Amino acid sequence: MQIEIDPISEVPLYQQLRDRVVEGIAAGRLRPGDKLTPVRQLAGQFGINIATVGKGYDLLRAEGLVRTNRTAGSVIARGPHTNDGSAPEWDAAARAGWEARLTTVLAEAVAQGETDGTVLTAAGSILADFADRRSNGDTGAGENDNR
Amino acid sequence: MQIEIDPISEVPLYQQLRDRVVEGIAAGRLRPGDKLTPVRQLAGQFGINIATVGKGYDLLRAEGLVRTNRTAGSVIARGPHTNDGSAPEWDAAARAGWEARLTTVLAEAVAQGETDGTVLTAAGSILADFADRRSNGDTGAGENDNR
Amino acid sequence: MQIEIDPISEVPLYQQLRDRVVEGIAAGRLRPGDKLTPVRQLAGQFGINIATVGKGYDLLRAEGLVRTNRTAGSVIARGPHTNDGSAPEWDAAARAGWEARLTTVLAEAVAQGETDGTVLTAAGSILADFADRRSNGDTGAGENDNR
Amino acid sequence: MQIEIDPISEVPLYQQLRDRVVEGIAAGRLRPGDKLTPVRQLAGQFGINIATVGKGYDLLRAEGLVRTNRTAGSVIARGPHTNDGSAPEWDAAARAGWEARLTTVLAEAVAQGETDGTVLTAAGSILADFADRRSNGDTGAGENDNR
DNA sequence: GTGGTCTAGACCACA
DNA sequence: GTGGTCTAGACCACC
Repeated sequence: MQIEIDPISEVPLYQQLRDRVVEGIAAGRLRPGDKLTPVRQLAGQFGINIATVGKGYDLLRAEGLVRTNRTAGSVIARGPHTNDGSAPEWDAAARAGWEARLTTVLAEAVAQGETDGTVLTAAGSILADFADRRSNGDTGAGENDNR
Repeated sequence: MQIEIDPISEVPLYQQLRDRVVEGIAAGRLRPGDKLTPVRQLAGQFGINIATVGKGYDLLRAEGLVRTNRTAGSVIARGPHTNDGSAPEWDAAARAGWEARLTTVLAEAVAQGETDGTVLTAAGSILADFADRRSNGDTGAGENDNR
Repeated sequence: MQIEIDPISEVPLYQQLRDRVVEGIAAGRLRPGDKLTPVRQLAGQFGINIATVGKGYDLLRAEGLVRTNRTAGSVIARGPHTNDGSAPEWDAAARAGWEARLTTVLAEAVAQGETDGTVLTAAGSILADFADRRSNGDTGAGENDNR
Repeated sequence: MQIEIDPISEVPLYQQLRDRVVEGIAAGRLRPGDKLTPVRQLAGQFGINIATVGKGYDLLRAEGLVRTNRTAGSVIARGPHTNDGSAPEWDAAARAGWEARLTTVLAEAVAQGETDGTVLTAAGSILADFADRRSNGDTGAGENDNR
């Protein structure tokens, strides 16, 4: 999965896991239908507890990004806009929470003296980076680099 | 100060307080030199402990946004870019952390199916809103609330 | 940890704690990756409150010298220059504050009539002492004191 | 006196006052026998309380740097080494306290990754700066700039 | 078992 | 009157 986790970070492990998966989806490395690494395997890979991985997957499930099927395991349920006419599916409450979070993050930079232009450019280039990787079919994995 | 705090939220009270102040600075409701509400008063206002408020102010101080003096209380020390040629003063590490946080937030929306345009527009309008309120000299509502 | 704290001193307990840890890092007694004594244990050891120890650790965290994780505890994150090409990471503002503090300390000795040579020698021998202890792999005294 | 005081700094006003005088002595702007500005005048000049100024002078007196004479006011009692064979007069305890303070300051820089050379150079240039100003007879004041 | 959060309440330093 | 310091003690999150 190409995921990196920092065991010392103050960010909880399960949260880091969730964040990396979300970013993976945005960058197209994980596409709708893709199967997530089974909890046991992932836990072993990172040397963390199964419950911790499970909690990360729980978060993703609660956000509707992942669907768990008893037989097929966990699969990605949503993904970047695909021009197929589909509209975003998250509910208003989730959207509002997201906007509040975005507001806080943007405010931090503005309060520190960054210009609106600089901030907007930063956001734009992050989005462009996601888009690039999506269109390049970047699978992230590839060369047996899963260690 | 017109700040609202949600005692139920899982976000720590002192963190919420810090977030609201940061947003206040970005929106120009709190300008460099302005005095923050005294810890005791704010604690009474929210029905929370003085130490909790103090910890929120601690954070702001660590970020360089606020300066505190036993007698004069806490005052805003930094603010939005003012076209005076001053450059942002936060250091590279803080900047990098901010960008990582922004990346995660943007990824959430993209993963949920929002288009890049929609996301960028959302960011743009938040920034524009800050700018508007700054230029309108928006004091937050009411004028006598600094006592 | 072999740390001593003076409960009578007008220097805040948490500040003393922070100072001793910083000195420990400089002298190589605490190396990047080393685990700090858990807050509760240290509090018991000194007969002070957990929150006080926590505040000391907060300071170190804010300076980037320590990283904290709920499960792993607090670990040293930075250390003396290691000739590995790494540059100091503290920001300009922190550096400037440090230099102002150094200026005041040096001025005290000069004003008291110490010669420049004497003062510089004092500084040099302190630094040499740090270096010696680092290269000697001085663990602080005893080997089993990390429990 | 050319002294600048920051009313918002977390450093107590009386401490700032004391620090600036100590630095003034080190830089030769204030020489043994020079008269310090009377407390009332200085208090008025800075818009601070007389007692605060008094407390700053108390500190200097306790350090033996200033002697107060009921008729002549406060005068500088000590100064930089003058090659007259006089030895530093501060007692061992004060000297030890100073060295402990210096140790902490130096440790901060080393812990942050500065090399011994860089730190020693910083100290050297500060001392050289003091010496320069002393030999240049820099009085600091001069052009009616006492406002 | 680790650290984080929060409370209630006391005392002190600064000005 | 302002904020800083410290205590005692409780509860929670993470793993």
